Amino acid sequence: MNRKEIQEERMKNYFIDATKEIITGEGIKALSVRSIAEKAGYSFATLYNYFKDVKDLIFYCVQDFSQECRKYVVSRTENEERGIPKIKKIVKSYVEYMVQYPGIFDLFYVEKIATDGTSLSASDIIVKFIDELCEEELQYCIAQGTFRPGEAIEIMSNIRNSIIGILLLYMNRQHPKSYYDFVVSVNRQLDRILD
Amino acid sequence: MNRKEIQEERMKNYFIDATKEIITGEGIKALSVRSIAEKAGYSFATLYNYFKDVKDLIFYCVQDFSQECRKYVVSRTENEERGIPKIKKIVKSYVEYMVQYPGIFDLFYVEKIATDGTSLSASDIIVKFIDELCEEELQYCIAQGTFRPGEAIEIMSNIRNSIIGILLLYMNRQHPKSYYDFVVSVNRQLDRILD
DNA sequence: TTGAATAATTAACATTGTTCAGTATATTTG
DNA sequence: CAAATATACTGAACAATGTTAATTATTCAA
Repeated sequence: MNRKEIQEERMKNYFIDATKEIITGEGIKALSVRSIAEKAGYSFATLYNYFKDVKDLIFYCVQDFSQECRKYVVSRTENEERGIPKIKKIVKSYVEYMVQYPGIFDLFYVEKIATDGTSLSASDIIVKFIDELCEEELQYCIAQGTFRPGEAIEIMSNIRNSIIGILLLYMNRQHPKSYYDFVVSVNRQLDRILD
Repeated sequence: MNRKEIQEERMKNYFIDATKEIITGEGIKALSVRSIAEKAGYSFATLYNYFKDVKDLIFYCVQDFSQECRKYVVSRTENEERGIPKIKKIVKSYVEYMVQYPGIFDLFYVEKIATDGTSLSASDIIVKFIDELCEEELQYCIAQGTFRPGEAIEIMSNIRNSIIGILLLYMNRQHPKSYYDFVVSVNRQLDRILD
């Protein structure tokens, strides 16, 4: 029973790790049941013994990726001056991470996901992700009197929506054309919203 | 020569119209080379005599849809009080249209498009679309002294990014859960940005 | 009417996700 | 330890996708 669970967990992780490798490496367009299985060292049919379908598998990766992204953001921001500067830095780090791994951005926001039980929680994780990254610092701002509580919610909504929108246009529609212009644009938006 | 062009144009339109019908009707997931051809009354292979590939065909629809959306927005806003109220109403009408036809939203922002010559102009049309809808009214605001010119650009960027972001989360991630909450959220964002 | 050009279609291919029947492996039981 | 059973794994097969090539049907000029 316990042994079985350990083994099953291990097997799942083989497939999950393979999927993550492909997403971060070749990108989501290179992802297929067969490419995953090959990288994991099993037949594509074996995959279906551990996952309901490929979407089920893929959204195990969402949790892993959000953890990794969180770590990245924390490591990049822990020494930042608290308050608004830190919120800005958190968002910028988050954007950096997403630009670095477009496959993860696709997975989080672009890819269609089934609306059954499991994937609904995946949606929840995704939707609240940026908010959670900023949560602590936003509370700090409220405590400092920088924002009123109600105001903070609206500000966070504005940041979340704007950043997802600007990322979508950059990743999917090549706008702005250059990464430099994109970064400038992100900075301006953050300044406008937060200052 | 001239006759040929007319006929070719007609044939293209049969396929374009079929594609548009499917997108607005059954949605983008029902779209396939075969379903388009069937609705157009031809073989799927015939399609390739008139379009380079299916993406080429699909992005003929982008222009048509943006025109239709523009008409919708204009008809819904022509009697609105000028200035900020009209900008708000334009954006809300635009959002209404996109929610009504999720396939068009997908086409505009979500679907990956090839980055060759033709589709680059499609990207341009898409990216500037909301901005163009508001352009006239934004100029009016500047003329009235409501905004400074530089400020207007930033405001428009914020509106564009936020609206695309909030639409993406609603359409692809069911957030907020209900349409009512979604509308409330849109209104709040617009109030925050414009007031 | 016949010959050449053009248009349209059928057949086929390579991928995709998924299922199922069967085989190999592991575990339990006598 | 050997046999029976349960589990894990696999390849073949299916349906649907976009795309191409070869073939058939049609049109139009000489």
